[in-house]
Amino acid sequence: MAADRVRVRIAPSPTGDPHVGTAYVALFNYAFAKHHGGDFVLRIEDTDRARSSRASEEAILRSLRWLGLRWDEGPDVGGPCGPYRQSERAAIYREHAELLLERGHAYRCFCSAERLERLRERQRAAKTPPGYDGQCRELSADEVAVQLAAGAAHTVRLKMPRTGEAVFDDQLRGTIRMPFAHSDDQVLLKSDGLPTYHLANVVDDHLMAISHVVRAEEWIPSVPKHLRLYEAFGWQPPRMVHLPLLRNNDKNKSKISKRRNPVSLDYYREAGILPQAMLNFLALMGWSFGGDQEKFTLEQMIERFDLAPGSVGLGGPVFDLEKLSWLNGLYLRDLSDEQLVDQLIAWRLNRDYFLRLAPLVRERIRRFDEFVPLTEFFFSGDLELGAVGQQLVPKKRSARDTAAVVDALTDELDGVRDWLPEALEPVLRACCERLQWTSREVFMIVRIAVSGRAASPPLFDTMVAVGRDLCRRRLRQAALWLRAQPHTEPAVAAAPGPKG
RNA sequence: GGCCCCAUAGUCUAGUGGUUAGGACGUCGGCCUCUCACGCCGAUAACCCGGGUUCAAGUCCCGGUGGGGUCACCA
Repeated sequence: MAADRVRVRIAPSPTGDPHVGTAYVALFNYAFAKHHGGDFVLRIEDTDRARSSRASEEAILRSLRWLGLRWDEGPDVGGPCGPYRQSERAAIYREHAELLLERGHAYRCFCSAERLERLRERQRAAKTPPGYDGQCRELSADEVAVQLAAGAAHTVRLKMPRTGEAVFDDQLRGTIRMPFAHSDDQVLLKSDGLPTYHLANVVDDHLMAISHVVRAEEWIPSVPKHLRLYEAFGWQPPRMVHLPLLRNNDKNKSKISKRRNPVSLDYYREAGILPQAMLNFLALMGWSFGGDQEKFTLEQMIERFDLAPGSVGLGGPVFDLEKLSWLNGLYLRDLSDEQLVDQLIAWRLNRDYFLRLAPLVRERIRRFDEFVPLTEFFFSGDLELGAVGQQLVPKKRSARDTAAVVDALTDELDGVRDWLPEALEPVLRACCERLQWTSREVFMIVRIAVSGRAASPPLFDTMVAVGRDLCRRRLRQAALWLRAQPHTEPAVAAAPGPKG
């Protein structure tokens, strides 16, 4: 592999839904690589055993393919630097940790999780900066040998310098310097033998000959640790490029999050956003094509995109659904009638989908002309919660409490991957139990949020047919709606009295 | 709180010392039209504040302020 070849990577962690932020970073990596005739590598960072899942990994791959971003190397297509799934590279990381240990750049830490928790508590109470106190940093060889002989669980920590500063040039931001002392002795190898992000990332980027690390700015604070690692290994660090973070459409423009904004790519696909429109829109986040042109293809973007200093705006761009929809409309209008109809059929207007609705409506319709009104909400996006919205709040409950319950339900539902009636029901019933709200209350809330009506086909079947992503979107919207209501006490809410 | 990043209209952005500060979404108005939408035309609205440097600062420097990120055996 030529030393100056541009090689970039996207390294998603398969711990949830395919995230729009992943697509954003992937797009910029991809466009950069292709502009320079380089390689785009997909690496799965699944070293968190508890949270990673194969289902999530598959969903991420599916979404990236949907967008049309093709990787040259990855877990599914292989490549010269494999394996591309970190869980399959455990031995590599262990060897490298061993190397650091030998060279005295790392040490074994026998502190228990409990001790670390107590330490953090103390630091919080004393208002001193949090971080590992280095208790095991100076253990003698004998002490370590004793612990090891006893088979004590341990981690491997990086020995950070106590003085000096990390200095690096971010390709977009210029020189950034941070005191080493601010970084504590990061765990590199967990007690389960798998690496943390920091070790795996540095080792893989080096072994995979990554030339430019292009990732989100939330990673800037961990650069000193990474630089220290490159130095300890005696490796040349790659060029660093930190992209701005996508933001919510709220007052403070916080980092984009599922509570405030749909973040799953599945949601956008289900909503009928075309992949080209999504890519085009993401490209507009921090970057501009030139001239006054806003609509362009991926190929056109590649031609011009280079990540030169100043070429990407660094203010965190707000992800604006309204503008995305406008742009998508432009793409839809490029379709012929035939193509548009084909797309609609592929979406929901097809036999398979109607077949799922049939059992839900057969007892409820008397004439064909009642079908569309009855099933309208299966084909809609956000619902207008007008008068029915009032019924979201159960008797003797407040809108505010109801909103909190909706949030709790939605957080819980985020974790449900198998979106089936038999999976949904126990989860929601468990929520009732935990929240101490009756199933009657909770089910009605969910029914109204999901269908926009107080009367619907059976709730769980309805939720399944509406779909995982749209259900969760509507629940989030319902919570927002509830919070927008004037604050009233439960007793007052029930009475029609004059407005205060 | 420490450290770091950032800062042009409500939102996405152009702008690289001299511009009536340009475009887009949104909003409002008009045209088109049986209605709506599309399309077209127009309007609304911005350089966070204070110091410097300079003949000249949105643009360069410093300091505030504001926002964000981060401080895990998660990534």
